[in-house]
Amino acid sequence: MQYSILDLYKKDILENKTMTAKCKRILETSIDLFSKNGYANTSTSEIAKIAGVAEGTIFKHFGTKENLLLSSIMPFIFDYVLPEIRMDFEDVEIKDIYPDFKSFIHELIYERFSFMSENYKVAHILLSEVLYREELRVKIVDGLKSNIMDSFDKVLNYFKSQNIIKDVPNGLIVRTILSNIGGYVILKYILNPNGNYDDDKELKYIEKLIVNAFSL
Amino acid sequence: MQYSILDLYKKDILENKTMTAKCKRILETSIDLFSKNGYANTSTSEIAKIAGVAEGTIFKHFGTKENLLLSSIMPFIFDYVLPEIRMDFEDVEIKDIYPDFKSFIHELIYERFSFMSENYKVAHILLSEVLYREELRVKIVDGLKSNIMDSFDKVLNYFKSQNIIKDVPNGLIVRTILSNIGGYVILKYILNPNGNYDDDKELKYIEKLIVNAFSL
Amino acid sequence: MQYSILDLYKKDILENKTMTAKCKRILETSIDLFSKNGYANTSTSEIAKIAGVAEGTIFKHFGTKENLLLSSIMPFIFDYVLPEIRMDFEDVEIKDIYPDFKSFIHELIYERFSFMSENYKVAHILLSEVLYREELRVKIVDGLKSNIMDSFDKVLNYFKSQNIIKDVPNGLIVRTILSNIGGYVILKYILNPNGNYDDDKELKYIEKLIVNAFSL
Amino acid sequence: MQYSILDLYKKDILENKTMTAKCKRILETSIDLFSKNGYANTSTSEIAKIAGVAEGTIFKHFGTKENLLLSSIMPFIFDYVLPEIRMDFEDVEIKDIYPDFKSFIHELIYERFSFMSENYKVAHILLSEVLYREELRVKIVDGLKSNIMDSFDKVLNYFKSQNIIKDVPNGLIVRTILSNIGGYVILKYILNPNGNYDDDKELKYIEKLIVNAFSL
DNA sequence: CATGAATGAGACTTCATTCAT
DNA sequence: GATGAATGAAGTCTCATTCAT
Repeated sequence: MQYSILDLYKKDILENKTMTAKCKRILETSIDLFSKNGYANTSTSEIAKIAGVAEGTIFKHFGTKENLLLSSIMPFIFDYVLPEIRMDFEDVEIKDIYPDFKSFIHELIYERFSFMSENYKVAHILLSEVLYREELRVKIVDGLKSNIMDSFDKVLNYFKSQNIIKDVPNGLIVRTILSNIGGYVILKYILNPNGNYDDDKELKYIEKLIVNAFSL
Repeated sequence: MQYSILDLYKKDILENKTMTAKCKRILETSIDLFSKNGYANTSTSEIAKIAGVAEGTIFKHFGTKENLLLSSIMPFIFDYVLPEIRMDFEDVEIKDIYPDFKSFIHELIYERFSFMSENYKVAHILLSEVLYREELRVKIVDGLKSNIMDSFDKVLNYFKSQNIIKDVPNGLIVRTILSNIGGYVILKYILNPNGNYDDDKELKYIEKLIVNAFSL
Repeated sequence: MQYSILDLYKKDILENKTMTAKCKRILETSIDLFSKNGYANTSTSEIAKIAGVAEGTIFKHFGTKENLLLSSIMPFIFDYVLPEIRMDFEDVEIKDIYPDFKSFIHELIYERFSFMSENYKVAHILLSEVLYREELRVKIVDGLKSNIMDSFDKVLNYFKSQNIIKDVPNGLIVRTILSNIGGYVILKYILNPNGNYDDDKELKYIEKLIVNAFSL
Repeated sequence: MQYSILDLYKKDILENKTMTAKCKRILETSIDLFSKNGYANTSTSEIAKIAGVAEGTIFKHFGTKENLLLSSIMPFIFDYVLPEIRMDFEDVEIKDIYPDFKSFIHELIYERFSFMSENYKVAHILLSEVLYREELRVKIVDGLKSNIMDSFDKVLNYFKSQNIIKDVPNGLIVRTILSNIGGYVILKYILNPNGNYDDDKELKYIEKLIVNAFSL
């Protein structure tokens, strides 16, 4: 049986209960190769050979190479870009969870970064593909806007209302956070993967930068 | 006659004096299509058709598709990544040119951004290709390190010696600058090209962020 | 699955048990066309059309056109030029097998000629390609030297020791044999393929020539 | 002006009086490259580059690549294969010129061999092309038959009538001569060009072989 | 005469995809 | 479910040839 993208996603999330070993190997190999050489420079025959399956098996499971790509990055997108974030904060709750702006930024940065670190291969693929795939781009950008910005807005507006942070556009704050984490991740995992990095120190720099920049 | 990469670069810089009209059209079309659809998704026959030349003409001039890519991005690399930056500052000169840290950051940000804006198509291609091309990556990273960091070090160390900025690694400062400009450029030109942007306002935010972050 | 050259050779020898029908047709067609028009003047699309397969099939099996050529001629080379000749003659055995020089030459000429006759197409290809392919030439010449000359030397030296044949260089004897057989084969199969030939009569001439020339 | 094949031939023969320097360089380069790499593997652009002329110049002079090939080998064919041999021997004259069979064979072998040696490059090309070019083959074979065999017949029949040589087909005699010279030339110039050869010794072997074989 | 930019047909090759087993 | 032989469209690249200068 062929998996739909959503099936794939769900199956992955649900501990791959129904995914056969071969199917998993295909997916893992795809992520490896797409991440190392790029989607367009990876042939399905290469994936098959390295995954140790017949070429036909890939298509039995994923239908097309395109769908194999989506199956590789969808779980990441669902988890990272479009997570189901609780959006019904009350101000009082925000205060409990994030006693100050710094604690909010701290959690945000570490959470985002650790997710990226665990999935840097898929992130690599996604970055590459988003550059030329309108559909993907729109999906991501819209997802970010609706899913993430909404809950961000809640929190940031709360801090603004408490005169804790400056009255700058929320988008700018988010962009600044993502730019600096992204910059570090790209440097560490792509541009100079052989360097020595002290994540904690680097993230603290970023944290301080953000807090400094927007705190009142 | 076939152009070497360096010829190409020089010719491009020297206002394409010796480049035939067809050759120029090929290069322009390549940049357009590579930037729009990606190198791997652009066929030489498509380039030929749109440029209004025979496919053979492309190969007469550029030899291989690979070389066409390099010819498209080399001028950008030479100008942006590996410019000949004056490196023989005396402290007194730095003081004259950049009376304070802010003026240094200001010039830097505006200069880098305007260059990016003028060459966002090539930058798009370069970003995409650098993700999977070791050679290109190494060339860029090494170039940045040797050509740019050296002169940056001079200026930043001067500011540090004057107790004008904090004693943080110069690499961090540079990364912060590039991450934030890059984040904005990617948002504006790739992720959300239909949005309205007030460059001046955005760059001022970035400038303030940097100055705030590292000034003592 | 793609065959290595040695696989090809073995498979061919072992009655092509594992070679698919299409694969065999490709090989046969290649030999026909290479032999008729030359390697360089035969396109893979022509081979595909005549063999009744898709062009891709050729490359699935043989990888490159070059390898298709090698696969066409390798079995011949292994059998004709580099056969495993028993080399552990004792003088007494030689006497048994070849009671006189004539019987040796007789067997040699008929055996070589019949092999050539059965494989004149491949021989045609080989002759043509050896003219411009250093690697092939070296392989053949070295193979002839080491595999064939060694066992020839044994026998010829024996005849010399018995004062049966003249004391001329063995290389000269071998060259004379090959030149005269080759001359006849080229005349019959290439230069004047429409003539009427009485192989037996012609070979007897050659046999007598050789025996006459070198017998004491 | 474009040369016809015959013009070319004549011009060459007539000491290239009207052939421009460029034209000569083209022809020399062609022979070099055709002989080294084969006609099909030599591009006109390569010839042009090495000869130091523009590609167009080749076609101005020779029209097509095919004609360039013919212009390269035609003089050789005219001189070697189709020479104007005097055919009006009287028996008494033969006796004067060739007092015995050996002197006839001697002159023949040395004359043919020296011609081959001087023109081994063209001979290489001719051998290669004759393998797949019907027209060329027919021209050569017919030429040999009519021009050469006729005069050979005269001489050989004379020797037969005098009971000097055996009554074997003249074709066999000629083939034997050519095979053995050809075998040596191919060995020396193509198969093992790095070997040391004593032409005189080798030719004497061949001479003795022929004389022995056919003398009564 | 000579040039060399330009051509376009056709070469070799790759690869996602299908399907009989 | 798994296989892998087979496909054919499309890709990159070569090259003999033309023609305006």
